[in-house]
Order: sequence, then C-alpha cells, then structure tokens
Amino acid sequence: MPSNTPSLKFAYHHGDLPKQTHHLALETLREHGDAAISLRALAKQLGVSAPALYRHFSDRDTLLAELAIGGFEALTDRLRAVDQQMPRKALIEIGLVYVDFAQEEPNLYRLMFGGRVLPMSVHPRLDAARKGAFKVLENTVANARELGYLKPSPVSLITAAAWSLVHGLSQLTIDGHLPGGNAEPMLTESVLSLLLEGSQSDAQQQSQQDLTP
Amino acid sequence: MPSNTPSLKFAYHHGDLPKQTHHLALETLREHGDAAISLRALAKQLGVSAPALYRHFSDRDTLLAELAIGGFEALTDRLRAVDQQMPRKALIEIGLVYVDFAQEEPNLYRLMFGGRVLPMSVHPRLDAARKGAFKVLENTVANARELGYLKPSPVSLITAAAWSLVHGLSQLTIDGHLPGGNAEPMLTESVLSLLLEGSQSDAQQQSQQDLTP
DNA sequence: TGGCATAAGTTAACATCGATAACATTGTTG
DNA sequence: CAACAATGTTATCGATGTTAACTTATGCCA
Repeated sequence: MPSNTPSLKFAYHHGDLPKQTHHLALETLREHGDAAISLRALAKQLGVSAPALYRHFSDRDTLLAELAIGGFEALTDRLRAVDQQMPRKALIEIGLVYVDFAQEEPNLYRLMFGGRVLPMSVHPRLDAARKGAFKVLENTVANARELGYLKPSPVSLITAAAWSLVHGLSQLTIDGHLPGGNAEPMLTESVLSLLLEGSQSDAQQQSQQDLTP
Repeated sequence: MPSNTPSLKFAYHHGDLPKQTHHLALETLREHGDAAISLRALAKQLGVSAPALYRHFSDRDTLLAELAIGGFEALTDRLRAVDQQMPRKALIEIGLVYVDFAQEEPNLYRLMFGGRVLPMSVHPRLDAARKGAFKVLENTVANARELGYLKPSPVSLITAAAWSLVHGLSQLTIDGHLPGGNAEPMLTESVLSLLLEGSQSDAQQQSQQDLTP
C-alpha cells in the first residue's frame, strides 16, 4: 500500500542506526545518567523497533561500554593538548583539565569510572582507551622527573598519587561530597600544589632533610 | 486447614523482616554488587511476598540508602579507632584504614560513593552519616596542624586534598585501574607520604623557600 | 540482468522487575 | 471483647532486556 515517494527513504534500513543510537544514548547519559538509558526508549525515539538495536549492539552493557570508550578518548584528547614545556605548569594544567572534564561531563565520568560496565579485563577496547588516558598523565610525570623537577621516586608511584588525587577530587566534587560546595575554582590548583610542595610544615621538611644531608 | 502447631510461628508476621531484609540485602550487595539487589528476589529468599517489603522500605532506593548509611557508620567507627597521638602516624593510619575498608568492601564502597543513590541533599540521614566520616578525617588534620606538623594552609584545603587522595586511590585500586595490580601493600603509605613531603625535588623545594626567607 | 545470500529491519513472546491497589490476618489495646 | 493498627497476601500494571521467527531491502555474482 505505501510504496511510493521513491526519493524518500521511509522505512526498513534506517540509514546509520549505529551512529544515531550512540549519539542519542550519549545525550541521554549526559542529561539523565546511565540508569536512564533504556534500549526500548532509545528505539522508540529513533522510530525503530527495539530488537533492531541488537543488530548493532550485542548487549546493553556493550552500548554503555562504547560510551565509556568515547569518554576516555575525549579525555585523552584534552590531556594531550596540554603544553608540556614547563614541568610544574604542565602538571597543574593536566590536573585542571582532568577535573574540568569530570565537572563538565559528570554522568559520563561516572560511567567511565563507576565500575558499572563489564570489568575492564574482559573488554579490551575499553581497557585500551583507559590506558591511553593514563599514559598521557604518566608521560607528563616522567618528563617532569627527567627534567629534575620531581624527586627520584618511581614514576609509577608519583603517577599513581597524581591520578588518585585528581580522580578523587573529581569524584568528590561532582557528587557534592566536599563541604563548601564545588564552586571554588582555585581548589583544584591548591590541592595539586600540596601534592607538589607537600603539606608538612617547613620545620618538618627541614628536619627530614637533615637526616640525609 | 493449617492452623495447628501453636508453638511454631509459621506465617504472617515474619518476626523482624526489616532487619533480615537489610542483612540479606547487604550480603547480596557484598557478593554481587548493588545491581543484583532485587526486592522480589530478596522477598523470595526470605519466604515472603514482594509487597511485604514495602511495609518497611518505601522504596528500593531507600533500602540502598540504608545500606550506604550502614557503610558510612562502619567506616566512621574504624576511622575513630585510629590513635591520634602522633600526627604523622595518625594521618598515615587514617589513610590506610580508609583504603583498607574500600578494598575489603568494594561493592559497599561503590554504593556509598557511586552517586547512584538519591542525591545526598534529599536524604538527611545519609548526608549526616557521610559527614560523620568526613569529620574524623578533618579532626585528624586539624589536630596535626595545631601541633605544628602541617603547614598553616586552611584545614579545609588539606582535608580536601587528603580525602581526595585516599578516595581516588580506593576507587582506582578496587576497579583495577592502577597498573601493576593493587597488590602492593606499601602503595597507600608511599602515596600518602608524597602528599606530606611533596613530590618536588629538593632543589625545587629549596628555591621555593628562598622566595620567602 | 536475474537470482539469491545476507544485512537490517519487523512482530510476538518470555521472564524479570518496581510499584500499587485491594484484601486478609495477626496482635494489641481501650 | 471489639475495634484498630500493623503486617502480611494475591492480583495487577507498565516497563525493561532479550530471544525467536519472520520479512524486506541491498548488493553481489553467475
């Protein structure tokens, strides 16, 4: 019965369902969190039946994993754009970019690190994307250390500390766990400075140096 | 038909459904994560019909919130047990206890901080429990600062840094995000030392002190 | 060009879940 | 002892993930 309008594609073979599904799912995630992502609802909004999505995503978890992968890639891109000339400035800037990303995309960030998606070990692409972001941070630390800006502690240790700090700060601020609100723009920079310069009093630093003169 | 066996309670009025529900839900959370908690499944295991649970928990989210509250209280208890005599030792120990808790109860920890339950602002008891744990950490920092062990930076700033560090370290280790595995027992202590003593090289520390002699 | 394999949709159906309404039973208490 | 509140029950609704079986469009190859 409805077989005319030849120039207009009207039904079957939607075009690029995968891309549009990904896009709409990402938007839903951004605005309402991952719990609000329903394959049926997505399908309805895309004007398609629910099982159609299973042609392109074997699983709901797989779709979420792809969103997380995109998140890691976006984060990696932003981190890579940081200027690496001056060690201290680079380290601070990396941290700022990281926390900014989490605050701009809280729901995406939670999906990336919430431990909700399939364990990393079983999803190679997701694991690779995560490692890519980590590498940028690690390279920044390694570079700063080679330039003599950092102590000769193992790079892995300093990197773990730096990542823990920015990740913890991100999580706590986007969930409102820090008192005084997360409105303080200088908080991130101040916290990072503490990791660089230490939080001990000068007297303590002094007496500690005296041990190995 | 079945109206005998008077000494044995057999049906209606289960006894203490709330407590047993809480207990079973906690066990399920521990072993399989919060996503595995289903009110219907809990009811079946408790030998009771599903709507019965709604007499005691207005909502699934409410049950999860109670589990999170219990988690914060348990964490607070552990943190309070830390000896506060020597500032440095206390700070390190607080961090170790914190990370240990997260590693022992990863699923509970994720529920507490995953941003999955109702926003803190709308659940007063949950918010209070969280603040209780935070207070212990803050007091430890304040005490160490008053004893002259820490720099005169604002207590809120140092506390935010310390909490971010241990929280980030917890999250990253329980999700396996740190390379080399989370098997290193000294990692937490080393990372905390970095925050206390700084990660800058001695030369940098020196030149920075020279600015304000 | 005709035919056919395959990719990409469809409807139908199943199991599970959270949640509510209406009803039944128990225990307590004035 | 009778009324009432507390605490269960069954029946039911709407939504979800997922699979099975079927249908249609697309593209490739003899």
